[in-house]
Amino acid sequence: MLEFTEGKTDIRTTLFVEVVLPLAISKTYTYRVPGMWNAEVEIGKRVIVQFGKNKVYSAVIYRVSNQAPERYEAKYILDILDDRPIVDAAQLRLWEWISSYYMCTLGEVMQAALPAALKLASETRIIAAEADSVDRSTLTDKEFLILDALDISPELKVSDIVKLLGQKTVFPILKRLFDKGLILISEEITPRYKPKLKTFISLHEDYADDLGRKTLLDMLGNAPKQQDAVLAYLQLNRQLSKITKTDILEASGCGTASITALVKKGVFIAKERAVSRLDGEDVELTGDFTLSEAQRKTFSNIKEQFEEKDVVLLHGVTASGKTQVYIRLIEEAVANGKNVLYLLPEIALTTQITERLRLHFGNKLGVYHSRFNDNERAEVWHKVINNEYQVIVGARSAVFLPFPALGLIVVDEEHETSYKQFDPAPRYHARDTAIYLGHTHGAKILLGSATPAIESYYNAKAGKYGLVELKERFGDARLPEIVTVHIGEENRKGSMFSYFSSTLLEEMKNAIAQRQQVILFQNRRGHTPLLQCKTCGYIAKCIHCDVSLTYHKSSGKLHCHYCGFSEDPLQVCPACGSTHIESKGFGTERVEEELETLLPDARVGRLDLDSTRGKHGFDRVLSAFDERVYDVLVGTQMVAKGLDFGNVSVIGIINADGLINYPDFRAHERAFSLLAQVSGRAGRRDSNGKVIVQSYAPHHRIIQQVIANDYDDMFMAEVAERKNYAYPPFFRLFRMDVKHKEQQTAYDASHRLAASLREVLGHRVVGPEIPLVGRVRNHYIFSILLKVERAGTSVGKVKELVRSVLLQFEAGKVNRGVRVQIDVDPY
DNA sequence: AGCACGCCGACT
DNA sequence: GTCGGCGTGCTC
Repeated sequence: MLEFTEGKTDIRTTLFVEVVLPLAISKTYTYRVPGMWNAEVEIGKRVIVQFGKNKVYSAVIYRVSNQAPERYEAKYILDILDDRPIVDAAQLRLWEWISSYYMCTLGEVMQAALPAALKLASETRIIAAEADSVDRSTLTDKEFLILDALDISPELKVSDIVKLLGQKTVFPILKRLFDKGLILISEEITPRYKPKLKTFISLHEDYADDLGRKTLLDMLGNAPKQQDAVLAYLQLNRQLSKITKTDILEASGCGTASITALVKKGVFIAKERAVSRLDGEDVELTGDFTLSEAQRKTFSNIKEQFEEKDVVLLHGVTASGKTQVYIRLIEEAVANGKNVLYLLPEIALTTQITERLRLHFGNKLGVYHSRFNDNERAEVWHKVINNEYQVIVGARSAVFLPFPALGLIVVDEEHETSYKQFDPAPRYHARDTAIYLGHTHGAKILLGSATPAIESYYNAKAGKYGLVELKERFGDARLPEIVTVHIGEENRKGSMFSYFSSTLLEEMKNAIAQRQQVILFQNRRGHTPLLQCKTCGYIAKCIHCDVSLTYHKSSGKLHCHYCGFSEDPLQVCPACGSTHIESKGFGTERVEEELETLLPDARVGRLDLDSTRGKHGFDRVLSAFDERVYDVLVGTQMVAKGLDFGNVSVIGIINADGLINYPDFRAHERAFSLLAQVSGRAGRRDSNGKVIVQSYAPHHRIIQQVIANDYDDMFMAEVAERKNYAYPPFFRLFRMDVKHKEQQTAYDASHRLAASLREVLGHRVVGPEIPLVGRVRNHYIFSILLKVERAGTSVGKVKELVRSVLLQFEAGKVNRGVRVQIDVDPY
């Protein structure tokens, strides 16, 4: 940071600031500081600058100097937005690291790092806040004018306000309005994530005494089901202080309708309350718990390892109670006055972990998630700076928060691939970024997983990370029994009913008969993923992408899962006019449909991207399943993500082959972890469940390793393969996608690029190849893969070479219009 | 990423 | 003769 010597704060010296603009530009830009602000410019504060002819952005000060640029006349900064820096030096170092490691611009990192409310740009939309009776007389004319305009039209762009006020610098005014809570910075309006609600039932006080009860039961004489429900309630009331709707349904055997009717009659009083979905959710939650012997040992092991290593990997089987160990570690860090970052991969888990942590850390706990609305995120940001939150639970982007003093980072489910950002740059991995972040703070990093990433486990085995194993399940939870079914043989025997083997069907029937639940896993959404003409072989494909269209029964249309294109299903083959259209493959919708005929009495729910769209879709489906509205839940990998249902006794993997045979070097690892996770959903409480894995190759190594619950064996096999075929952790991968509208142009350009790369990197360059999906949104893609050995090479040098080749490539006239996208450590 | 400047086709 | 297509180059 710049030292403010006498000379520099002097109004007579001219200061210049280098700023980061929130754009994909690789340079920083220098602006001149008006003398009166010399004392106020500081690294990490936001300034308003004009960039180009008539664009204004909020940029972040990256450097301060008194050296005027030589080649051009610098423009003046228009304003300073902050009294205090909103990013500190450590964060800027993190930005630099990401930009250099993942080969993207600082501006792209800034885009990902700052919540939208902190990076006002001309396109940002402003909406009026629901302010309760504002005294508008305290406002300036211009503020008044803006609010007035917002009364008329609900949403204004910043550029509209520029026009409205007839002046370019409107950000300071907007910031004042924002600070006063009168306006909101709108992004997509995303709903708040709702906690799980459970319905609690109590009896109306009129019927509380013996007489009341008798009257009530007489009154319900012609409604035997309702009578049963009341009797069940009375029975339960003797043992439990709080009774849920589910309890009554279970004890009485009657349906939801009876209870609804009783509520309508005023007999029952229903109240919804938020409860935790973790562990035994009917148990009243308390902040206190004691660690089991195994957990205590794990806790002290981790601390021991932290003495020597900055990063420790906790390999703990599903349901071993890792969260409790984390909580103890977090408590300790907080007691030492440090901040803690708890990273989670998915929204699905956030609420549950948050509920759990909130019991312990109360209002010291902040939640940071991209599904949260942006004003909340900006608020969290400020509270972190002010150290009002000591513990932050968050997804990927939480690594960018301005922690004053991080002491511990927990990366839960560290193997999850959703930690890697793909779509817009920066294509960063939150786990790896967290490790760097931890180092800059001198913090400890704990990676936790039941099925660690091969890379992480390798690092632990190699002594780079500490390693702690927790192999005992918490409480008396037992591992489920896993059986395989050979689809091919069942077919020969004629005991396959659509996608279901008789084994799976029988188990499902038994479970449902015993009022237990079933989860079916099919990692494909939609109804039919491929429609092919039987006569000529024509396949229905997206007009923009090189992907077959999936038929969705819910919409009655064919959909492209890559670009969102949809059209009406074909009745007649457009190539040959034949009407013999064949369905190939099946998704969750189809499984659901087949169940209607095979098990007509079963109530079936579906959990996938399509059924969970909209406000609380995800929660709605889960709560319904939890409350036994469904007997069977059919889902994609969403059903695997750490959700605990106490009543699931059978899990069916409809087809394990697709998972295993996926053409990717991580496919086996991913299949193992998914299958292990799905299996972990069964038998977590009293009974040990059953998992039925259907496959054409049940003797496949991965399936056998899942059955044996042998992670180490899977690890050894994978490591051997990765070493053989030059993959991580032995080699670093860089994926370069060359894109163009014309296939030939993309092809030619990619070959030229590969040739230039080969000149400097030789055999490390693989390809170009047509990727799995060779065309997306009308752009043809050719992929070049760089495999760079870790031993004996400098990544910095390689990136340097790649950068210079790329620069040369982009300068070439023949390559005009060709886009190259780099993904470092692709997933 | 925007946006202006600049060189080739269908309109008043 | 112009209006406008989007190719390319710059923005402190």
